[in-house]
Amino acid sequence: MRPLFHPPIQDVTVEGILHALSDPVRVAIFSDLANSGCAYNCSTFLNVTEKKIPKSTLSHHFKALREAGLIRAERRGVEMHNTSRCPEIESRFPGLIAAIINAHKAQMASTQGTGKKRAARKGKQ
Amino acid sequence: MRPLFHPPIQDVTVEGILHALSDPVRVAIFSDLANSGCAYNCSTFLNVTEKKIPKSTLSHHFKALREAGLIRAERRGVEMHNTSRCPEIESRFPGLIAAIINAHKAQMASTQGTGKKRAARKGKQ
DNA sequence: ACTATAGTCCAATAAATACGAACTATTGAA
DNA sequence: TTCAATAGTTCGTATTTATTGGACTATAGT
Repeated sequence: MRPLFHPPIQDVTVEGILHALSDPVRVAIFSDLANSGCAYNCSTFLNVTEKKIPKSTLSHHFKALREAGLIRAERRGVEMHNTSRCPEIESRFPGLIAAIINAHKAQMASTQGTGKKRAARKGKQ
Repeated sequence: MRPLFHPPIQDVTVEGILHALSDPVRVAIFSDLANSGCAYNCSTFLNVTEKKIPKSTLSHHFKALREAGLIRAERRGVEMHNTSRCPEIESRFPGLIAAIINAHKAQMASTQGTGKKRAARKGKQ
């Protein structure tokens, strides 16, 4: 069991962060994680969105967040312990994460209850 | 010649913006545009990065920025007149664009002159 | 009308993503 | 220690998205 790869903070890129958070599922997961500040296991997020997300897809999303440098993941027995790397990122890119999460919240607020299936990124998902 | 499609500001999504700006060429273009505040034609950016970008690829990138709601494009004779939609976006997602551009600048500063070919998004590009 | 210029569209190829099924690691019980 | 259950990962395939050369369209100036 090789330990999971985490990019050192100086290798984390804006492009990588934006790409990782350009997926509705991932931004929802990360938002939750960063917000609560604490750790979660993957399965917590089987229902972050309206529809159930397959296990393998979730695993892929967590890997994407980890490789972008957004979260830190380590085994805790049989499950994973995921924490956001916000403090490190904040020192490298001040205000970036806060602005994204804030925008995400604003968007959630503006669409809630409208029943509108907002087209995120060309209607995918 | 149908006029180009521009999404109304309320249809612009965070995911769409992040995705559009998760490409190094596009974030460079948009950064320039937003920074100078004024308009440019596409060909100005044939060399935004170290390598020459094919015309058709540039066209695709401008279309991506436009469809994400980041820029407004209109014909001016034989060329295009591109302007950033920063003010509108600012009112919908306060601080988002500024944070991204700021982070992008910080990253540029941290890599300049190192000759390091920073791996943006899994080494692509 | 002809030519040059700026950009778009098309189609082939390459790369990334989604997800079911099979697999691995860890825990707790028998 | 062997078995079953749980949490995630990996693999293979189908689908989607991105890249880019080359043909095409619109406009301006001769």
